[in-house]
Amino acid sequence: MTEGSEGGTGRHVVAGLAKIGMALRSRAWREGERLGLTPTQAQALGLVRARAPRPVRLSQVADDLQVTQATASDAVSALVRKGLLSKDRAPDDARAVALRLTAAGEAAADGIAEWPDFLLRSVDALDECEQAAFLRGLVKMIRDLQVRGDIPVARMCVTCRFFRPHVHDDPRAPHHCGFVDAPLGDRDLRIDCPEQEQASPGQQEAAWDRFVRNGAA
Amino acid sequence: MTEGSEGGTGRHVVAGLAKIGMALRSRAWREGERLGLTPTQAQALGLVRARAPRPVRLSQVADDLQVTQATASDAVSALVRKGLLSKDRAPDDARAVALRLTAAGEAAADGIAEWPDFLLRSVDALDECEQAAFLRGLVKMIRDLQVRGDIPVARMCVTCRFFRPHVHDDPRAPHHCGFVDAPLGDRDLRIDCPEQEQASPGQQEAAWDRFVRNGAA
DNA sequence: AATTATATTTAGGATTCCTAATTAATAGGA
DNA sequence: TCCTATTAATTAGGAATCCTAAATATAATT
Repeated sequence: MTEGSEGGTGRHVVAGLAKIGMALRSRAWREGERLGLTPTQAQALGLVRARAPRPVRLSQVADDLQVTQATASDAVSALVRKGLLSKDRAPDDARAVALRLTAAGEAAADGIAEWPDFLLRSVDALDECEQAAFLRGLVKMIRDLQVRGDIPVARMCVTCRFFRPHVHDDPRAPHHCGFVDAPLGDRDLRIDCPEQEQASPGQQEAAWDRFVRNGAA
Repeated sequence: MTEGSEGGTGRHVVAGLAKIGMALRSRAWREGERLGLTPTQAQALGLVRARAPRPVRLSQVADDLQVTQATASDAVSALVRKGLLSKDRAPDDARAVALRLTAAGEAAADGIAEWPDFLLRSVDALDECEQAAFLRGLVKMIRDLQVRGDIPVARMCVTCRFFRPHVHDDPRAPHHCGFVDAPLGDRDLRIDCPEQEQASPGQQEAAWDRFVRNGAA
């Protein structure tokens, strides 16, 4: 029985994720027109905003968007041409650039934040408990992807040096974030936290073990 | 407390889904090179195979891939040029085309089936129970997207005229598929079933109510 | 000082993706 | 039957995506 549906479930999940991915992409194309931005440009802009006020380098854009540096360079050039990003030399490395939002870029970035709202509405079709379970599943998958090297960065709580899993008794918020110094529940786990700082591999491993083992309950 | 993290969870989920979507897309580009296919072409080819032996129309490709007919036409033309698809007039409608796999197309389609394996491996990082919950969440979200009109087709069990939710006592397989005439569990719910036939809106609504209400347990 | 590595850009080319206009065939109504 | 939508697909035109490969400049290493 355990084997009867084996593989099937996983394939259905992959099919579903692919479908949502397509919806996100096609939506990004259609909505982008409103602001005169293409999906890649919008993502690049969003990334610079997420990392603000620290300037961003081109290679960070390429890594985060999972495209080559050539593609990232194209998108960033377009954004500079449109006056949404400024591109200076990085102060600490004359080879690198320092990307920052212009005033117009900040305004545009506010507009694009609303894009995935159509998906957010559908996430709300899940009740609180289901959302937490779903997020936990996502976190596990994305961490696994990162460990395998199939995904580059991923600024997640579970790989952050500030994350301390299962240190509180409250089952709704058993973890702790040392950065904001506050309890954290499964439903609060972040996947792209601006404050995240990668923990050492050893720390990561230890925290992950504690997170997964204790989480069965 | 319930409100303290409200909205946050949904945003984290969207961020995670977007990250996986990007990984799927970038992987498709890199792997596609091996067979000389781009992501859109590969998806189109996969769609034709999934629907085989019935021929596929261009508008089906466009709907399923969520691109315009112009884009779909480009991709299909490329596949025909590469000898992977045949394009005839549809017998029942002289305006439409009938797309079929060639022998070479079948071979190529087998190759692309392996692509999302990197993601499938990471889905396996979830235990059986988590996978089922995750799939259930996906099904709910995708159905909601479909109801809202944010996603076009979606050949899901939960909107199929053969689907009868909660008719068995076995908690591991409470549903029933009238097409294969077999019990079905949450972990078996399909998102892209070749045999799916859309139920009437009334039937869909009734089945969905029964599916969701009884599912809390 | 010479070498190697890193950060970015440019060149070239196939594809994606859109809108808008065209062609052809079907469907419905007068 | 004829006329008018509607529908299926293609084409044209143009900006953007995305790749590889090669070039440029700076940093780090030896």
